[in-house]
Amino acid sequence: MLDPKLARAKPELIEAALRSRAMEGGLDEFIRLDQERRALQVKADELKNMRNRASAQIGQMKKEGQSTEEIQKQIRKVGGQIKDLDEKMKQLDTRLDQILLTLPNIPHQSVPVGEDEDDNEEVRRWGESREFDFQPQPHWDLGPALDVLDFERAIKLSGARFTVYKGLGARLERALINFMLDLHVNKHGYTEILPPFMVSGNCMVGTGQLPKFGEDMFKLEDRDLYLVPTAEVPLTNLYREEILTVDQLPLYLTAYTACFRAEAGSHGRDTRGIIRQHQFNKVELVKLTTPEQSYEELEKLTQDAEEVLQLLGLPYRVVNLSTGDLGFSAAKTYDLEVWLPGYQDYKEISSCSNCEDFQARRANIRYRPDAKARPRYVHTLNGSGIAVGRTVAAILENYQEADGSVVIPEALRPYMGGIKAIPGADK
RNA sequence: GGAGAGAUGGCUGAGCCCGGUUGAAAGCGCUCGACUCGAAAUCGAGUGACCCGCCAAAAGUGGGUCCGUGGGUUCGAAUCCCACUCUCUCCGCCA
Repeated sequence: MLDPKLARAKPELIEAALRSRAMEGGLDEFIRLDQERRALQVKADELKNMRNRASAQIGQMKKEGQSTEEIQKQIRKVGGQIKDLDEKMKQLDTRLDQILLTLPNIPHQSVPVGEDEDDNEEVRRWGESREFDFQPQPHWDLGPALDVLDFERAIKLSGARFTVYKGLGARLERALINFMLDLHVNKHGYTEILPPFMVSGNCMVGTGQLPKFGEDMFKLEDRDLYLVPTAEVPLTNLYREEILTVDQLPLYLTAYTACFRAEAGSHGRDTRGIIRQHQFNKVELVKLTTPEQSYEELEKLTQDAEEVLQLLGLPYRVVNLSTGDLGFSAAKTYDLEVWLPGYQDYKEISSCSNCEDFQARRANIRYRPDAKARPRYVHTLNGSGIAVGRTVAAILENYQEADGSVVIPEALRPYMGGIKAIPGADK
């Protein structure tokens, strides 16, 4: 949520930001209604003050045994006026909230201005894409051939965009989760959390999924519960409605969760393989920081995610998303894109964002700079550390051999019971 | 699913029957000060959030709102009435 005071004071600044995100203005209404509301409040507050004083007086008079009929009759009328004003204000508040909750975050200055992903800016590359002396297979061919992914039977269970992992495939997925969590906990200092996979609508508003993107999520019937689309939601909302002390910051949190996405509007994209699923596994990184350190922390968080790919020996590049490609809640986002030989392209495998105070304002997460100071909003950051399913795809494709087998990256072997490779079908 | 109890400030917890300086006792915590070589203990003072107005602004100051949420009664509600949500205990069921 944007700062209403900023919207009031510098609407042109926000208008410009919205335009850069291909969102046409719409702040005029906000300014107008906001002004109207404040005028009403001034009036209502005056009347309430009048009533409060009269009530105190009545209390006093009754104590002294005086008659209060006269004054009560007068003040009764004021009560009616107050009620009308409060009613009008409430209507305006509803509309103002609605406007504010549907406006995206303002991009940071360092974000390239652009229309879409074509305007994203490559920041750096790591690793060499491997030269194959045979035709590398895409993972949707490799997986079934190795008998580690079963797409056809998954359809029987749940329909399209679901996968069954089998044998060493299931083991690989589980190994990756443990490998990533251990890295972030032991080396990077994150606290491991295992949160609920379903959360309330309030949480979804807090991190920005609602009210705008309800279509993208799975909701339980007759209940105010949603399947988490990412662990960012429960992790960030852990401290909802709290005032933290400054020595609690920065908070580093990591969690494995399954992630559930309806993928509304993505028909026909990545229909093959495990790249785009209704359910996938992810290890997520979340930080709560002071505004002063948040951008430094974004760099570190991104590196924490990168290290997963480095240790697994998977080539990738880091991309600074342009204003047109930025997510709703983010002020700045680095995408990590892994090289997929089957695709002959880089594919997003992690997305690391600084949301600044956008989510903190929605979720009301604050901290006290010191014991006497007023509370301020924290900055929230999140990043995939990293998407597990896509990592499996990347390993299968990057580590495939001519004989159809797939080598297990060195760093992962302790998590695979020492297994060095997934044997090919002919073995 | 059945029966009961509850939701109050950073925390614990009074107030609710009998509506009136109760933003809310008390304790803890926290901040500042005294004591001390220093610390602990002790003593003293202070200690909420949010909104709006004035002020260029921080400070300050004036007003308003807030005792789970939303309504109602009343001149006036933490306190009375209604609805909802959540939590806890016991029983049942269950990985």
